[in-house]
Amino acid sequence: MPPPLSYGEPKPYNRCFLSQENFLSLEDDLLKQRLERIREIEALGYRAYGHRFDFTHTIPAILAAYATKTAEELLPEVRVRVAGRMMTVRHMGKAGFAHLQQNGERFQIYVKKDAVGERDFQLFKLLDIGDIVGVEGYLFRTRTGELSIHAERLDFLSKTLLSMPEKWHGLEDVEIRYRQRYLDLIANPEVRKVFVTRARIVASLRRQLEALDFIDVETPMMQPLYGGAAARPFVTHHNTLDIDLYLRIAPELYLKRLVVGGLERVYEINRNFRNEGLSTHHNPEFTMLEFYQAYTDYRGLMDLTEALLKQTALDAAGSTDIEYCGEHLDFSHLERYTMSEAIVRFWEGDDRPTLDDVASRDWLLRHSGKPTAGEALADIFEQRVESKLIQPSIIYDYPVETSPLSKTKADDPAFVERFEIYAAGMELGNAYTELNDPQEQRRRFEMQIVLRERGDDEAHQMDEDYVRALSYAMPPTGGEGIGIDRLTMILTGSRSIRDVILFPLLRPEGPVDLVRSLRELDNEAKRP
RNA sequence: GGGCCGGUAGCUCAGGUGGUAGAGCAUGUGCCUUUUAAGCACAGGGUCGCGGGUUCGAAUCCCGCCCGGCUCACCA
Repeated sequence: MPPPLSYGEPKPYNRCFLSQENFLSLEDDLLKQRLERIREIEALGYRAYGHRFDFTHTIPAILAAYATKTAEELLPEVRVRVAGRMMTVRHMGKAGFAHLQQNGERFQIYVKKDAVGERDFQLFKLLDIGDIVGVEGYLFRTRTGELSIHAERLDFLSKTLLSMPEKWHGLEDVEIRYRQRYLDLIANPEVRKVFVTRARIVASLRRQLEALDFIDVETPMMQPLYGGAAARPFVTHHNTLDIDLYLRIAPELYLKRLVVGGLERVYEINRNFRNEGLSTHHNPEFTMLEFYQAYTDYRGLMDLTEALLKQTALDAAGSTDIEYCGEHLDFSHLERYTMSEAIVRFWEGDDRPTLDDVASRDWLLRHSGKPTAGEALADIFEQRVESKLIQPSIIYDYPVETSPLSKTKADDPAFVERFEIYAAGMELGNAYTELNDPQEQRRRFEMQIVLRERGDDEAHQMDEDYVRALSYAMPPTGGEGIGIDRLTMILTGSRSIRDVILFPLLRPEGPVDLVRSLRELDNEAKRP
C-alpha cells in the first residue's frame, strides 16, 4: 500500500500503469463497481440520482391500511406507488424479491420479468442493497402469506456508493453508531423509535404548557455573563464587538427578566452548554425545559411537575408504569421527602441517623468534609441517597449555601424553598421559589464572588443588570428546569445519554479516506 | 484525569499462549419466475487501530500512543 496522500502532493504512482485489479482495496473496488453501475443504470435510460417521485402511499401507510387484509380482500387490485431504500434482495433468475424500507418500516416487492418488462428487469438486476427506488404495482399476498407489491414498474431514485451494514446483526459498533447516526437510523429501527419518542416528549410538554398559557420564548445562548447554574462555561468570541461571550449554562436569569417584564408564564426548551466531563449521564450540550410561573411557589410547582411528568409518560410511552433497566418506575405520582427525611429514610448501614442527627451541625460536619452544615447536608445527600432514589421523587428544602437564586423558607433561613426531581437514581429537574428581593440577591451574588475569589470557578458572577431587573419588582415566582435528555432516557429505556442525543459529542475521528478515493476514481474515469 | 475492557475483511464475529489469518453476511461471475438470514457452484477482498522494542520471525509478547465503551472523580 502506498502511504496516504495529502491533498496538494503529486502522486507518487499511477494506478493505471499498475494495471492490477487487486491492487485496489476492497472499498475502492466496491466504489469502482458502484460508479460503473451508475453508468450502466444511465445506459438503460434512468437517472442515477432521480428527481421527484409522486407516491400514493408511504410504506407505514400501506401497512396500516392493508396489513390485516386477506388475499381476497385485496381484490379488486389495490394499486400503489411507493419509494424506499432496498434493504434485502433475493434474485431468482427471471424474478426476485426485495424489501424496501421507509420511515423505519419494510415492505416486500416482487419483481417478475414478465410483469415489469425487459428494461425495468435489467435495472432490478443492477440494484444494490441501499439503493433508493420507486415501485408501482398492485398489492398481493405471496405463497407464504407476506403482503407484497407485485411490481409493474420500477424507478431509480438514488444510488448508494457504500455498502450497508450486515442485514442480520445490523450496526452494533457504538462508535460508528454515534459518528454516523444516519447509518444507525437505517440499520437499527429501534433507534428511530427513541428519537420519535423524544420528539413526542417535547411535543407533550409544549402542549401541556401552552394549555396553561405559558409562552414559548428564546433567550440568548451567547451571554456576556454566565449564570443560573454552577458550572464551567464554554467561551467564544465575537469579532466585531471584540468581546468574549459564554455559551449559556442556563437561561434562568433571562427568563426571570421576562417575568419582571410581565411575561408571567414563560418557558424555553433549548440547549445549555457546560464545559465538564462526559459520561453516560452528561453530554456537554444538553436540552433543558425551563419554565417560570408568576405568583406560585415551589409547592405549586410540585403539583405542576407531578401532572406534567404523568401526562408526558402517557403521551410518550402510553403508560405511567415505565420499565427502566429492570425497575418499574411509577410516574402516576411523585413521592415527596425533605432532603433531611430522605437521608434518614434511604440511609444504608447500621448507623442510620435520626431527624435530630440530620439537623445537628456536629453530626453533619462529622459525616462530611464540607465546611458548613448546609454544604455537608447536601454532600451527604448526594453521596448516600441520590443513587437510591429509583422511584420518581421530589426532594425538597435545600440548604441555602448551595442555592444562590432561591428564596429562603420563611420559618428557617438556613433552608430554601427548592426541590429536585429524581428518578432511576438520576437528577431530572430542579425547581424553586425564586428569590425576588434585589437586596438579598445582591448579597447572595457577593457571597458567590467570595467563593469565586477562593478559586471556585463555578460560582456565580455578579450580574448587575439582573439585580437591576429585580429592583423593578419581580412578582413572587416559581421556576423549574427539567432535563429533556434524561427524561427521554427514562421514557425510552436508554442507559446512556448518548443514545438519546442524535449526535453526541465525540473526539473528531480523523481523515475519512472516501473523498480521496472518490477524487481518484473520478480522475481515472476522465482520463482518455 | 484514574481503573477495567475492547479495536482482526464493508458489517457481525472467531482465532491467537510467536511461524505473515478464518466463518457468515455483503461483493463479483454463473444457474434459478412466490423467496424471505432464499439456495447451489466458483472467485475477489486483510498495513489483525498506530508507532517503537524483543525475536531468525510479531496479528500474537513488551512499551508508548490513538479511538471507543464501562466505571470512579466532577457535574445536571
